[in-house]
Amino acid sequence: MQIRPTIVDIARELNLHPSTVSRALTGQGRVGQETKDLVFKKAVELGYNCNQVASSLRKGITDTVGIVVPLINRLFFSNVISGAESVLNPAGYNLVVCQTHDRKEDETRVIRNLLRNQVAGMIVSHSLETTSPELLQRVSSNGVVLVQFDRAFEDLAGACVVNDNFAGAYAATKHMIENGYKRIGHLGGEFNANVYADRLAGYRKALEEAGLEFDESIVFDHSISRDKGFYNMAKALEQKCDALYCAGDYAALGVMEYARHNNIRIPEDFGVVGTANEIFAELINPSLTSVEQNAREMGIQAAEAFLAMREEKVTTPRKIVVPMKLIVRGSAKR
Amino acid sequence: MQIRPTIVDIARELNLHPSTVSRALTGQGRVGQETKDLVFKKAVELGYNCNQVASSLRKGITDTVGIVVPLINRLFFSNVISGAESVLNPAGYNLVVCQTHDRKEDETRVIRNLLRNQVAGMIVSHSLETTSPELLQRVSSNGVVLVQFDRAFEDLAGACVVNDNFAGAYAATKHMIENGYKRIGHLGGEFNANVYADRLAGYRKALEEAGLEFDESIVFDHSISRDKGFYNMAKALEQKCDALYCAGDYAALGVMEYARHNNIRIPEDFGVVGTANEIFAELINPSLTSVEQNAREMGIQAAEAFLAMREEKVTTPRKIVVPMKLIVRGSAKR
DNA sequence: CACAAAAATACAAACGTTTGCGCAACTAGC
DNA sequence: GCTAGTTGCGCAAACGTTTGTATTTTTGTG
Repeated sequence: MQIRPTIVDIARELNLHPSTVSRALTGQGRVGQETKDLVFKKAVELGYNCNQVASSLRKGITDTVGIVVPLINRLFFSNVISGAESVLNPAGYNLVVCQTHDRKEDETRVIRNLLRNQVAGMIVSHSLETTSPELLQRVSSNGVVLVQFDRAFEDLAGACVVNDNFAGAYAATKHMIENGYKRIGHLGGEFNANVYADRLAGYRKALEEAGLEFDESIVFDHSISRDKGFYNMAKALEQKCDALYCAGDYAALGVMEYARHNNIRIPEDFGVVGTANEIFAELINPSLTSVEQNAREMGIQAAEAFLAMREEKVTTPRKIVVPMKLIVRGSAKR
Repeated sequence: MQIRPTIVDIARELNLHPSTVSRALTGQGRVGQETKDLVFKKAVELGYNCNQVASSLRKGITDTVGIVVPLINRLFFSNVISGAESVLNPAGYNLVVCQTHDRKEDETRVIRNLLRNQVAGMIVSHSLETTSPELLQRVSSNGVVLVQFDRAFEDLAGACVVNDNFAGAYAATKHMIENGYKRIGHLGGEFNANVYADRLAGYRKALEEAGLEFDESIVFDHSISRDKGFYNMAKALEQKCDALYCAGDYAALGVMEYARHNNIRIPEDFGVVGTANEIFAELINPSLTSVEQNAREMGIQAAEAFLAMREEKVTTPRKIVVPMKLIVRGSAKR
């Protein structure tokens, strides 16, 4: 564990002042070409590596942005993270990831922590337990640029990147209608979250446009897990449904499992469309028609929104909508 | 964007010296109980939040650890990250994630960057392009604790957390032998990586123990993608194989697809076992027998190894082996 | 060659904490 | 009531950079 050389070490060896070395290294300010060369040469000779912590303290801002998600290892979120990382890292920013496990308590803890660390920005999808934008408001009022994605309080300062959940659900439902399904139910998430509310609205719009009845008794909330899909499929059948739009692929999976167990043929007897286009969607039998989220793109957009706000120093709220795409496969085609 | 209060603001308002406030807040050193209370009260009153950057500069070390993986959104890695985060964050550490896209160039960049940021430690699975431990050596020689996982140079300082790939492949191969398959091929990765070398060795051991021939002509390297699985399945059939052990589930998927296209029945005519136990393994038909990696556990172990080394300040190399488990399903059962 | 303008470099303060040291005040032991 | 130990707190330096200003050196012009 050797001691790391600093800017003053370089300065001493070259009989220069630390400030000159700093300017040479960063390219800010006027420094003669030859001394610049000398400094660079000496820097590699000593194996100099800038101390970002000192730099950040002086500059009052770090080069890191925090990304806050419910669960890192959910494909959707890891795709977002990956997308964000791929633009932020080359731009010189570090990404620190935090998971909230969908708990408000954890969310509070990690956001506080990020603020303590003077992050330049945060990209967050808030926990399901979070129903008020209070804490997030403090983020931007602290001068930290805020980008929300997926789950978002849209009237907050800063950018927000969301899927066009309305259009996605609309397309999915319309697809089922066009394939002759007559009584289409809905397996949704928590309807007070923007994401699921929008999907419900899109579903409803498609029904109404086609002159089909919107019936609350075949709309199920908190139903995006595999178990709930299985369970609510039974309920939907009792209500004479012949199709289900699911706000999540795992619910659709549960639906299909129930169908198999009960010799209900998909898509002949019953149609199902999921959301998220999880990896397994194309691999199961029949393959699952699903609405793709394009998570990676959301991560990229969120990162670019951060960069833009950072440069322009604007915090005027803006909303970026990334389109969803219906991937038609076999589960609702007849 | 209001100005954030500092320790000196608190000190000024209470007619104390900043050092006293610092000691009160951190609990280090002797401070009277009443002043301690006063300080805390004033801290919340002003909305004080410690500036970690300044603290880190003074202490010469940060509370962040870097995690370096090839791709964030590969399930295995995102599970590791999630596991690591779940122990590191409550312990007061931040996790900054970096992906290398399996490129040496990116790896060099991100590691340099982490060093610049004075991280307390790194948890890394090196890129496939990295064949020498040179750069990683610099990490520990810089006093940064190093934990490698999965892909690892085992003779380096610090800890390393690996799967028992040998035992996993051994169990998988044995399972196929016990189910009556006679000529079992191997679809592996890059055999100069420890992971794939160990899997090959385990496979070989099982064969030899059973008195079966180890035949190089049915061992394929660089073959863990879906495409390669599909492609090499044809080759394996030419070589009269009746089973394949695949070092990755996606290769196994390719194998099964080729089988379906050519009316080869699995498991009756041909057996296949994968590795990783990806989500789709239980969902496809027939379901895929696979060797589970327990990625989350690896992340947890890696994080705990970091914490241990940090506390004890020991760098004596140690190796933590996390077991793999054969998940028996339908693809090699007869 | 004198003088102004421009270029190169030096100086010093600052960012917000932490920490070794020292000094006063208090407590306890005899 | 004197010494020794303890407690509470202030002082100042330090961590390594950055940056506004000042100073020196160089260059250019008439």
